[in-house]
Parts: sequence; C-alpha cells; structure tokens
Amino acid sequence: MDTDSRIPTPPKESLGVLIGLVRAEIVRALEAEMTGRGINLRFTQFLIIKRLARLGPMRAGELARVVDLDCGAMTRQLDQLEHKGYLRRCPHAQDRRTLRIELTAAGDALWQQLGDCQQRVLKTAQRSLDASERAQLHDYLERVLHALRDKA
Amino acid sequence: MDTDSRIPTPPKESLGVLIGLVRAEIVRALEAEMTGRGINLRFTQFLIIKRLARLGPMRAGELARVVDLDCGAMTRQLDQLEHKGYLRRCPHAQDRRTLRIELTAAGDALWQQLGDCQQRVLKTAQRSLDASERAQLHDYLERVLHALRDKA
DNA sequence: GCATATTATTTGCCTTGACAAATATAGCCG
DNA sequence: CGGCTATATTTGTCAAGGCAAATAATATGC
Repeated sequence: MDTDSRIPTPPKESLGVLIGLVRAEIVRALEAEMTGRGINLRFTQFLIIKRLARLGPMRAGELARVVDLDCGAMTRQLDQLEHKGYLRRCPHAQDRRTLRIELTAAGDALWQQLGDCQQRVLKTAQRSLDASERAQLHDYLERVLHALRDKA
Repeated sequence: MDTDSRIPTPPKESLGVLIGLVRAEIVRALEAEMTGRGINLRFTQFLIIKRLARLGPMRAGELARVVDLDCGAMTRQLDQLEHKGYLRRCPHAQDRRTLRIELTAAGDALWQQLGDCQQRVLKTAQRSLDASERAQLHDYLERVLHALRDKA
C-alpha cells in the first residue's frame, strides 16, 4: 500500500541539486567565455585573479580562505599564475613566513578582460530576472549561506 | 588618484561566487551528516543513490546525465557502490551494451537514512526562509538555470 | 635566551572527475 | 549476410583538490 504512496518525484529538485546545477552552468559559461577570448584559465584561477583585483594584495592563506580553497591547492595555483606572469609572490615586511600576493601589470590588464567575461555571464544568467528579483535572489542565498555557517 | 577610487569591494558577492559558497556548504553539511551516522559516502555517491531511489532502475549513462557526471567517472562510482553492496549492474533485456542499474535491498535501506540526512540539511539551510520565500528561491534558481542552458 | 607551541607555506600522496581512446553491441543499408 | 555507423560502457591519462607531513619562521613561557 505505502509503496504506491511514493510519488516518482514531481518536478521539484532539492535545493542542493539545483544549486549544483546552476553553479556548474555558470562555471561552464565563464570558462567558455574566457576560451572565446583566447584566455586559458580555469574557474578557480579566475576567482583568484578576481579577488586580488578587487581586494588588493593579500597573504596566500587569506586568499585561499576567500576563494574557499585548500592551502596546498593554492600553492599550486599560485605557481601557475606566477609562471604565466599574472601575479607575484612578495616577501612580507614584518613576517617572513607569509607571502604578499599581488597582481602584476599583466594581471591587472587581464582582469579588465575577465571582468567583461563575468559581466556577460551574469547578464545571461540573470536575464529572466528583473532588478528586484535579482536582489531578492541574492538576499535569499546570503541568508541560506549564513544559516549553514552559523549552525548555532 | 584613481587607485583611491577603487573601493575595496562593497558587500555584494557576484552570483557565481555566492552560489559556489552555498553549494560547498551544503555538500559539507550533508557529508558531515552522513559521517555522523557512520555512513561513509561522498556527495556524488549520495546523489547516485538518491536518483536511483527516486527514479528507479535506469541505465548507467542516463544516471550519469541526471547527476551531471562524466560516464567514465560514473563507471568508477558504480564500481564502488556495487562493491559496497548498495546497487547492482543487471544486464539489459533488449540491449546488451547497456546496463540496468538498480538498488539492492541494502541500497533501499540506506536511502531511508540518507533521506533523513538530506532533510536535516535542507531544514538547516532554509531555516531563515519562510515557505513562500523557499518557493521563490527555487523558482529563481530554475529560471537562472534555464537562462544559462537555453543560450538562444 | 632557549625550548616549545603556533602559524604560514610547501610538498607528498590519494581520490575524483574530465576527456579521449578502446571495446562491445546494436542498427541500418547495400 | 556483411560492412559501416552509431551508441553504451570501460579504461587510460592527466589536472585539481583535500589532507597530512614537512619546512620555515614567529611568538610565548620559563
């Protein structure tokens, strides 16, 4: 009897799945946008450049935290981006354990282009939402994020 | 002069980043929930079990598509889940190229628990949204997903 | 001031997933 | 039927990320 009551899943996806799908599409779209301009970067690297451009020079571990990446993984990404000439590891004045990561001129120039890529993707993603809906989506997501983080 | 005009990023995260953060937290929370019950599964494996439980037996490639996973990766996940006894690869009656993947009794039993894990995570994630806000968030995300997929 | 604890980064190892080539089977057309 | 094409799964290979150990440097307690 109760096996019949198990509906074969109506349309609704769970929030986790849905968000995963949206994220995957955003990543794909952004990488395609970069490739289309001859920029050969992964999404993670895009995030690193973006953070540095927006927040300015910072320590490696700090950067890892803001892009939600493991420190070891960050080291390797920095290797690549430094090798490509987009950023620089500078010694920290007061603390020789830490590195001050900063964009080079080439990195700044790159961000000009990446910013355009991002804008185009966001525009596509949000094209069926009006301004107030966009704001609301943003607000909801932030509330969900806080709810998950402050488990209290 | 114009270096001063660069504001150190106001509060707003871009949609892509924000969604990524939310997803990462959901994955972490769900895996923690499973670990807490002695269930040793990754998020991807959770998705596979969930799909099979909800949609019933299906072909391997079909399963790969619905969980947004590469076919090769799916093969290896199936290896693991089959070895753990949660599912079975059955020959397909009409087409011997294809596999019919189905949950075992142990897999069904597992889903009982996983469903609870999922419910708890969703409840936490959405606890600061009321029913209509949850529905709206869902709707917005689906619209964003469609906007990204139908690039037309 | 020296030993110990702490913090920041790097490195090693392992797992996962993407992509492409290999394999197996089915479908189609002559 | 026999060959060609298409489809489903598997396997090989590689890059990326997580975690833990190693390394380097600072901070603290005695």
